[in-house]
Amino acid sequence: MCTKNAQTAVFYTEMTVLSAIKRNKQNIVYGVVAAVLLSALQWLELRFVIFQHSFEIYAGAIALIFTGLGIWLAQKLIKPKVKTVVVEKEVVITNGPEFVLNEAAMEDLRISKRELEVLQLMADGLSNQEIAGRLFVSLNTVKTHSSNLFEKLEAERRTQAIEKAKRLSLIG
Amino acid sequence: MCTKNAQTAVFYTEMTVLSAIKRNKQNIVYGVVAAVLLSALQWLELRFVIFQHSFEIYAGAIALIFTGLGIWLAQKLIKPKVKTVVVEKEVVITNGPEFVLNEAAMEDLRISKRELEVLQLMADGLSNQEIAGRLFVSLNTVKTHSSNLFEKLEAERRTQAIEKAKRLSLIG
DNA sequence: GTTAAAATCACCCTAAAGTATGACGGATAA
DNA sequence: TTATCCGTCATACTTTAGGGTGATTTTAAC
Repeated sequence: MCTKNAQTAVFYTEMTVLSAIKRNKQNIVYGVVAAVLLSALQWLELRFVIFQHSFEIYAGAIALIFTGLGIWLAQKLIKPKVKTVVVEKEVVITNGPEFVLNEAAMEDLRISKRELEVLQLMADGLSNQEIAGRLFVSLNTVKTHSSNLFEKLEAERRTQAIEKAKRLSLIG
Repeated sequence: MCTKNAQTAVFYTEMTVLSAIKRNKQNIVYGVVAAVLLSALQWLELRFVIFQHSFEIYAGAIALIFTGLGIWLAQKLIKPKVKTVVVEKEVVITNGPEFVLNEAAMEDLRISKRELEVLQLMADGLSNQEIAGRLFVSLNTVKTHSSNLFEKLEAERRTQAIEKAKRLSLIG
């Protein structure tokens, strides 16, 4: 008697939920799972046993199960929230104090105009070959200039020359 | 009598749920909502009335309510999917006298601490061999670090890497 | 405890940088 | 005009830098 009514009530419950989500195919899965769970309860006569002990335990169990079901349902049905994170990629615009060439140091070290050009392009990260192309001269010429520069700046490497030149405000 | 037991059962139900999600602050809200709902049922003596009519209706109502609760809970708990949108933004970096490391760019380019050390020594004009000596590692290690740096900074030469790094305030 | 990233090192090879030396024409200043 | 510097280029050689690959170890996060 009660068993039959329980099935009816659960059916209505399912209908309510189904009508709310009927456009989603997950409702089939949901119904099956709910039916299986409650049928299992009945088949094991757990409901009857539990009822004799405590109606509230049964209610709590239902609450638990359906809370879990709801969570599971929601995860399946709800379109995932998309949190848009805007990552600002910095395109740096140098805004430092404007550069003034240290002509005193230039004359002091006897660095010529052409050498200074090479030095600046070096500091810009160009290779000797690229510098040669930029200045319309041969690679060997650039090498000569750079060698002279290293000697005048007392440097062994272009990086060292750049570092010293920046200190001396020969380049910006 | 039954009222008292009902409270106890619901309390245990809450405890179960709380222990499962206790690290989430939503449990407080959840508990409050559940308590209010069931208290409301009792206050209205709906439970007693419904029970006389049909136990199954009560069960169905609980199922419905807790399904909804579960759905609501899930919505609150689901961590949103993170969608990263890279937006290029021109940022003027004031090249003041005192140097401040651009940690944002560092993490952006995934440059490690060790790589930064190598980068700084490069900019100081040291050769790979000298850097190796300074950091107490082998020449090959320095080469590996520098190669990784060039890739991360999209540079082909150390001078170019230094130039870009200075722009990004990775080095002073 | 497994995965992931960082740090370390090695070997091989090519490309680029740097050294040394010499040469030549055009300025230019003593 | 002669000595000097500048800019150009060359040849030969050595050293350093850089690319590619793979390996081991440590550390950190999950």
